[in-house]
Amino acid sequence: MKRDQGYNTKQKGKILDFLIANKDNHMNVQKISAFLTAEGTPVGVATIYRQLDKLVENGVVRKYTIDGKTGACYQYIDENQDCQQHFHLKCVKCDRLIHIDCSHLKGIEQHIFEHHGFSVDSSKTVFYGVCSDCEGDKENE
Amino acid sequence: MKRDQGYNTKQKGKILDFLIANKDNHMNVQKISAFLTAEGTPVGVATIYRQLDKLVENGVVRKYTIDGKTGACYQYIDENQDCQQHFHLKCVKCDRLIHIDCSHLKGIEQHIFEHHGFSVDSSKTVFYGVCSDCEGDKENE
DNA sequence: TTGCGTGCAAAGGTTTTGCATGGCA
DNA sequence: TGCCATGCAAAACCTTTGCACGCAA
Repeated sequence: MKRDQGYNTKQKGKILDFLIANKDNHMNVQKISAFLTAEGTPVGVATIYRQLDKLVENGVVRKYTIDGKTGACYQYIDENQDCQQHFHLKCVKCDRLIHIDCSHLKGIEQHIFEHHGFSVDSSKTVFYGVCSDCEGDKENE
Repeated sequence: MKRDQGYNTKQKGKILDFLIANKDNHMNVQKISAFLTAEGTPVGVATIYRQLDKLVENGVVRKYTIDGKTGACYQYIDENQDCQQHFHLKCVKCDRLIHIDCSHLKGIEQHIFEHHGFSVDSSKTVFYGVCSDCEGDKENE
């Protein structure tokens, strides 16, 4: 399922490089386009969308939408961080994405599968809520 | 928080009636508009968006986006079903939204809060995966 | 009567698509 | 050489906004 399909083009490499360099943040098409243009190697948005689609399909990047915000976000899936096997928390206030690797939470998948007949894909599942830093912080409502 | 603000107009009533009648499914602006038009009481999309914004703000309906799909979804929050306190499973193959109300899963929120300092909003959190009906079904890849 | 609600159309933003050209293998 | 990838522009969507008019209170 992860066969190395497709040609290796400059554009494809640039897009992936940028996503890897920013793997701790969520990126969108606008940011990718702006960066590549500023770097002197502009890539058409159509190409960016098409490459991102493939990357998502191949499981290389994760695609999601931030609640209330417009436009899709993309993030490189770092295999060293073993993101396939842990969950993510997304703070709706500061937009931070937190990785949690916790044995208790790993039991969730198994519980849902055994008791509810549903195979959870943890790499696609994001918990939305408020992180500790933003918890008492009502100013940024 | 739930003061009855605003006028009671025909349009507002129609929109809410439709959402309540379809509280088990996620609805979008297009579906609301199509239904009201078919019923002989068309409502402008601008009005639908404006009313939905207010309903979301007043905590009457939930707004969310389905992974990969375009456009926002809305769903009436049935207080009797107490959706605030349970989680949702979304099958990525058949698009079914499954409500699960399970004591084991309710412990998740508490665990994440206590051990990871993060307040999960279960009404916004959706588990993505594959439901039992679609499990062995590789044809629809 | 007052001022919010509505409808229409225009505008703004995101994503997709068609087609000719370019470039990897 | 054979295709896939790219760029450009147009198109397709989704959502928001401005403005004049309608209607609830």
